[in-house]
Amino acid sequence: MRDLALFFAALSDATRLRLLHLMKDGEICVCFLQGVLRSNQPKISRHLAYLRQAGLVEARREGKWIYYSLKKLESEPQEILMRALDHMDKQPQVKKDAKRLQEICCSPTRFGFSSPSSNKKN
Amino acid sequence: MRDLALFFAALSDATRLRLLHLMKDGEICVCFLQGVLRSNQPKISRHLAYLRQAGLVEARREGKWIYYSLKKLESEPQEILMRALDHMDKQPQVKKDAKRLQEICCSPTRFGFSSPSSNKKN
DNA sequence: TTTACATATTCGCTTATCCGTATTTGACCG
DNA sequence: CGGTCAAATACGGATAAGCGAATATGTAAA
Repeated sequence: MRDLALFFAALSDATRLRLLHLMKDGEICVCFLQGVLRSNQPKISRHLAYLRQAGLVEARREGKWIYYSLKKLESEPQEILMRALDHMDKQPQVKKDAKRLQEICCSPTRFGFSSPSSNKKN
Repeated sequence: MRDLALFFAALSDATRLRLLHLMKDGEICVCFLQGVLRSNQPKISRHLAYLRQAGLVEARREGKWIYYSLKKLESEPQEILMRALDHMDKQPQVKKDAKRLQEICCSPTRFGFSSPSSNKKN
């Protein structure tokens, strides 16, 4: 029960929801998350740490960059998270985020790039 | 987005989750909620007020008693809530709550009683 | 080995959350 | 009316969440 409450607590912040949504289609590096959310670096980092400790995401280092991705959860929390992320697709802020991500471009698994900074604006 | 975050915030507390679960099968009066949760009255009342303001439940007065019930939500939040409540069925605390509720007995819509106190132990 | 860059962590602050105790409101009953 | 019961609210305190600014860590490249 406490577990479930903590799970929902992790989802109870707009910044964290946006971060999770940005990981929906695969891993993504922190600098892109920063680029999309346009807020200061420690803030993003702290929220990522929160999500990591809550067990919702995992991090992988590759050189200087660190990639975050959604972690596989138990079936119910997983379903809930996916529904929430799908639901978010409708929201204007999330659409803007997606657009902005495309402008900035993204992760190695998606595009075969290993350096984010080598790839501003395609 | 903020909306969704607030929705999850409402679900991020064990007491509130237990209260919601107790409303799963229909409306239930506050005094039973107190009886089941075995915690002080203002605490329950405050969490119910929280849930009401968050739009998750509604209250109906009948004489001295007040009955709370789940409110119909938009489809996604509704689905998420139902999944969460179903998931809770597995948890020991929730099983205890259900058992305790049966001992104490319940709401007028379920049993045709209008007075909770007239009906301790069937 | 110095420098630069990506990310994390610390610090001090403000604000929100949750709690228990005490008090209040509102409805009924004598 | 006065009393009583159900429920809500006010109050004060403790704890936690979230923030921006500053600093630390860790990796790579010069």
